[in-house]
Amino acid sequence: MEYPFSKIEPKWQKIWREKGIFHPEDFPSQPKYYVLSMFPYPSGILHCGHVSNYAISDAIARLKMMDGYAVLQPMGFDSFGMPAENYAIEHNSHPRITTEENIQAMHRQFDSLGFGLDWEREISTCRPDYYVWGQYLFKKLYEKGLVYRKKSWQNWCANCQTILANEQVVNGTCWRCHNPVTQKEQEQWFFRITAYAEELLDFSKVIDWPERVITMQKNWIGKSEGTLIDFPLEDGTDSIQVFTTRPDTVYGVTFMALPPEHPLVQKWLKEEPENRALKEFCERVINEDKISREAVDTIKEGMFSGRYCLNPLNGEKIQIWVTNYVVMDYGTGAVMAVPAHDERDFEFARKYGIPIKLVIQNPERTLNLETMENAYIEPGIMVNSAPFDGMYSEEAKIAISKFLEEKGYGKITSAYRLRDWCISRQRYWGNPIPIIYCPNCGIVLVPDEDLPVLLPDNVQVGKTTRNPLLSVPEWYNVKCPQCGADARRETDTMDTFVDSSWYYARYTDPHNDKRPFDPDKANFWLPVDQYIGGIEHACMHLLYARFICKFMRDLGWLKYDEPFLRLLTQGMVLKDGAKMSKSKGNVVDPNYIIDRYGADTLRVFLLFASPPDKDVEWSDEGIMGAFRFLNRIWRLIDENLDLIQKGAKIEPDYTQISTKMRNLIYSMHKTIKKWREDCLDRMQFNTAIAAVMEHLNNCLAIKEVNELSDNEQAVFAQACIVFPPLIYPFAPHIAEELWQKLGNEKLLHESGLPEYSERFLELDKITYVIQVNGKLRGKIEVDPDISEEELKKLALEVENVKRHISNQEIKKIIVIPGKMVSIAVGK
RNA sequence: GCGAAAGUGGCGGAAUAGGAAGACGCGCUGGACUUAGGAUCCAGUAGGGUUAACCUGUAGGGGUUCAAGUCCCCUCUUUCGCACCA
Repeated sequence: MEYPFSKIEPKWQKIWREKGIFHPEDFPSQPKYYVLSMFPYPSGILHCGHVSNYAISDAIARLKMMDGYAVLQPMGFDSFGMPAENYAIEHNSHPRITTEENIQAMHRQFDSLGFGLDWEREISTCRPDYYVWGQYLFKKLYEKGLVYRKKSWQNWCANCQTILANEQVVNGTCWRCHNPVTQKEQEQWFFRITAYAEELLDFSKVIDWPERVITMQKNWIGKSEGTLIDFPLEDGTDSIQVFTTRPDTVYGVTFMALPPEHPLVQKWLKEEPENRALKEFCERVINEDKISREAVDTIKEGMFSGRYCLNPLNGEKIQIWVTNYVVMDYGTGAVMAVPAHDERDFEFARKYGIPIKLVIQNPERTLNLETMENAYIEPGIMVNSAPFDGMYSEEAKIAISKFLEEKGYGKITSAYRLRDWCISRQRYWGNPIPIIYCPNCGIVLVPDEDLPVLLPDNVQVGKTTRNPLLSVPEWYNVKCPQCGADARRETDTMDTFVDSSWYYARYTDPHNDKRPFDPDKANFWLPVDQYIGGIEHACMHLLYARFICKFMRDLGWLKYDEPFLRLLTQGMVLKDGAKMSKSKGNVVDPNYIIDRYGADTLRVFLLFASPPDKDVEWSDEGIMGAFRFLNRIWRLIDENLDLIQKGAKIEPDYTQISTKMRNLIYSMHKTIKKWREDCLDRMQFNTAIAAVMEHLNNCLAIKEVNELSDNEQAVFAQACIVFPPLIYPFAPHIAEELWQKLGNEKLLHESGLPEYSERFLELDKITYVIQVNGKLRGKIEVDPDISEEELKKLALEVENVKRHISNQEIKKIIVIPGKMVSIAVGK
């Protein structure tokens, strides 16, 4: 007989909803706890990965509720974005309609899974009441000088017809469709995230983030310390500024390497149009796509510009080359090339016969320019560097930098790999950028009273290269808010990562129509105590959200430096070792599992199969195992209901019970202790569930329950009634049902965490393991408060121990209290 | 190439502070019940072994220690991240 999951699951979902237990009031008297899962894109279907994510957060939320916290666990939809647009095209519909339909469908699925979500606070990023505040935020950023417009080459996915941020390019392909990425030049809007680069490197304000994510973000920001140095042009008209991390090698510079995009190169091309060869070279390199140009194995090419600059330290004449291996948007976009001490410069100099000058000598093995096959990039002793000769290069780094600073030729500084965040998207289904272009006034912000800039409905959505909003002149043709002249709206929309960079704050005050949120409410609920989501957002969403949080702090809206105190990156759900995906045809539909075995079974399986931060391998047998487990609990309580209810009313006399029953009560307290450690301290639900299973086995091992004495039945009852609270975080429906059957009127979230008592964890006898030279040779059962001397004596008397000691000398006896006696012997 | 993490039975995994390796679940083997079933219950389940003593076992090799899955060094494999960043 299967337990009636299909009856009880909807029943409890309804009761929870009617009682509103997942909708905390603002400013409650209890301490707050904010649990947040990354909100989903409304595809219309929750997949197993979502279920796994939300099963983890719901377990945490319910645990915290049992522990007396006012828990906020909101949910919403990240509903702007290209997939909605494509979905609508495929289904010959409008994104607004399909998105709302999908949200409704997902609501039903969320409901059938029984997650404790506060739907009163639901947000959807494509609704004007949400995106209006994204536009407002854009304006605030603009006013603070953190938004700018720049013409630049952008990663372009021809399949998705969209610009991609660097973070969205994966191995030269689009992160979503994996088509090759090409280059396209566009005027784009940028958020100046680099203004916060230094602070984003500081993780001291988060409590518990995976080291892996912190490392990824630090690498992504990629700070290097170095020096800016000015090399004046020979003709004195200008100078080239370089950034270098190796100021110790300045005397070894033999050429200057510039990319074709460098402003000086562009200027020279205009000045001497007769230099056809250089012009052609530059055009060819610029038009090459960024990915293959920046790949490490691309062959280095270059051309001498015919011009020279001067080394500020010794006045040496230096050739200026235009090359394909220097990138414009890092450092100053110019490199002082030191072939003797840089692998790339060495390769280039050898290819073009440029001189190589040794300025750092290897202290171990003298370097010889004629026979060198690689650059020497290690530190060493300074040579050919006039006043710095003989110094260690690491010291010379500082000395030369200081010298350059004093002379006004340089400046000690840092460079970051992090680029500013391009937020422009030439797509329809996104938040309109609140900008108007006026022929008289130039760039004009849409006034606050005209917000939101509503996204029009009547667009031609289709796979064109044009931005669909360009098909709506009645929308983009407007009067300038300043001078009234005919003007034009910005037709680009914002990257959807803008929407998700502040949503955690909106949940704290989701219906506010005066401002993004009330700072008092946000400061009460924030920061998010526990955030849960996929590792794939390590360098995108999580970095952007930290940036915007710091910005909102600087505006005075928030008083926190970090949005997410603890981060859990949950593993993926795999099938046959691969991520579930439609294209692989290995998708398991959660609805099918819910219909056949119930939501509790699915949740228990996903939580039991592996720790929350590791991948879960799907297993049909594993589902059966979880289902059996819940059925066994059901039977234990249901079949002994009268006995347990009767027994629960008696205070047992623990001195009058058999060893078997004493062991059962020990099992119960030990289980609660382990469960509390696993759930509350470690968040390792797989082992917590294993502990509950173990206790269940111990309870089911008591046969002929009806023949026990009244006193022992009371003990048995105690051991059984802990199951509902123990499984509540993982399988809340069956837990509530059994709890009610046992005669409890309160719901489980208000019944407190199960408690244990150390008194029952004390045993009459302890087993000591005896090792001889590290090998297990015997066991003894002794009184817990036995003296060490007595214990050693008993250990040495064990027959098997004696045999292994034989005639050898006892060198040492180590006693680990409560565990073992280790005897070291030898000749 | 650089950086990080991981490698434990047939499988998922456990061992939390260096102290009995393999908890718990799945699968499998045998049995009970039986209207033969994807139900339930009982027993067994790392490998070897004369079946009990013992030996061997946490990717491989070395080391520290009374004691190593755990700490140190080297090698291999896998996964992930970055990749001409000056």
